[in-house]
Amino acid sequence: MNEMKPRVLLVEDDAQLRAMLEELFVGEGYEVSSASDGQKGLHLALTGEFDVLVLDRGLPVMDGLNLLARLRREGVETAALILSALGNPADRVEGLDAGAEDYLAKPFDVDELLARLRALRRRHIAAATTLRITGGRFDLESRSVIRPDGSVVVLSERESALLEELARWPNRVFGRDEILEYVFPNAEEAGVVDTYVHYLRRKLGRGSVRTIHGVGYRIGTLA
Amino acid sequence: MNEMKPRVLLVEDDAQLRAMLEELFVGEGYEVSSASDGQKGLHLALTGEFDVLVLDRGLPVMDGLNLLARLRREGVETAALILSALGNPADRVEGLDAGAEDYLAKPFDVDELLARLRALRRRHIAAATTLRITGGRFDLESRSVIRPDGSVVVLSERESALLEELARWPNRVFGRDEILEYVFPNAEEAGVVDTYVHYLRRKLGRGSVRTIHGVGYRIGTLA
DNA sequence: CCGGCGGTCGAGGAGATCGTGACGACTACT
DNA sequence: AGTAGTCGTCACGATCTCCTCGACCGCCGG
Repeated sequence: MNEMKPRVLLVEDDAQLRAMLEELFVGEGYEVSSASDGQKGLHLALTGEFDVLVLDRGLPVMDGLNLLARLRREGVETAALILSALGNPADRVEGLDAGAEDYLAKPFDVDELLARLRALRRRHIAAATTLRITGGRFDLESRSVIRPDGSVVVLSERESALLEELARWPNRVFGRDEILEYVFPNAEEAGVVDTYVHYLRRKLGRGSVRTIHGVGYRIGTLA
Repeated sequence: MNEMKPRVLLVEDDAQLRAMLEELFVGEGYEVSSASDGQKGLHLALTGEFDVLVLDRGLPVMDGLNLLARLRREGVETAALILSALGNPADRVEGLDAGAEDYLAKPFDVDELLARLRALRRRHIAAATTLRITGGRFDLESRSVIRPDGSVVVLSERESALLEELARWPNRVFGRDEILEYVFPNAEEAGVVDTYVHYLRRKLGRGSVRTIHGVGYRIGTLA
């Protein structure tokens, strides 16, 4: 059996709780790395590859929210769950705003924690029906982009397919061949890709799709 | 174009639906194998090589979840999508826990199914190569440097090649001849190196590349 | 203070790549 | 059929990249 174990990074300052969670995760088949403060956690998160992060909110040196915000700014997109003694709605929003995918208040039920971790590991894989893109949301069902100001742009089928392709992996660069294969399976010339990028830009603004000269196209998540 | 068609394994007991999906997949350019029950599906999945699996949840002999769990235990890591009449959250979690990458409730939109299959296939190919440099990350694939503040700088092909050369061995000093040989094989004058160092400094900041007078250039790891 | 040797920087041209509008074919709905 | 919307091809102009060249600048030893 050479299957890869899911890797979790645990950052928790309470030694007792940390040991308990490590044991719990290992028992569930995770490969666990752990750190006792934000600084060490940051270093581990930047140097290693993890499937999911479990961060305590209150940490020495650098708290969990700060740590997560730093990671997100560095482009780390690993799903993260925040553990916190603070559980009211405002605190939750703060956590999610910092870039967390889930937020669990202490004391928590270990089974619930494990269930949420499983869900997290899958969530970014399961296809969403609405994607976040630069300057709005993209609703696949209605093939329309809703801008912050409320205006709506409806895309044609191919336009939508192209945007979906790009939006499912923000910041990833797609080569023309790659796009051609998935979005324009019936096209003969790669020129279609340029044309449809042009259509998207006309409808969504010049900055919506960025060109990487000699490589391909990509879209970002940030404005 | 002699490219290999993507192969999909379809396990569905409803003959009518199976025929419809087969036709749909073939129309999208997939090579389709199909089975009508879990037993046959398991055999096919174990003996063949597929890019993606589409499994009905309710199957005769061995249901889709069971089938998938068996496959995962056998070390088969092919991306799988579960089709099911059951669509509530608990059912979804069950499906994802069984090792599915995605879960779609019947009745489903065929375009959505196709889109999710494309997304699944791609996820399998992902590989981000990124180097850590002074003041940011350098993503080889997109040839772009992401700074801590979130700003992105896109490099040209040669700029990227030069930065990669320097970044692969941080703190090592590279002579012009050395750089010329590896980065500018077509150049005739050594002056190109200086020019491109200049380009890099203009895009990444004056401190990004340091000069060792009379010897060459280097970059560091720390800010 | 002053040559001289790198090193820095900008200009520019050839060639590659990309943007864009126009056009014909196809489809769907009337 | 008729119309509108969409799809895919194409060609030319705009832009970017790569590399050369030459002028300027700054760090050195006299």
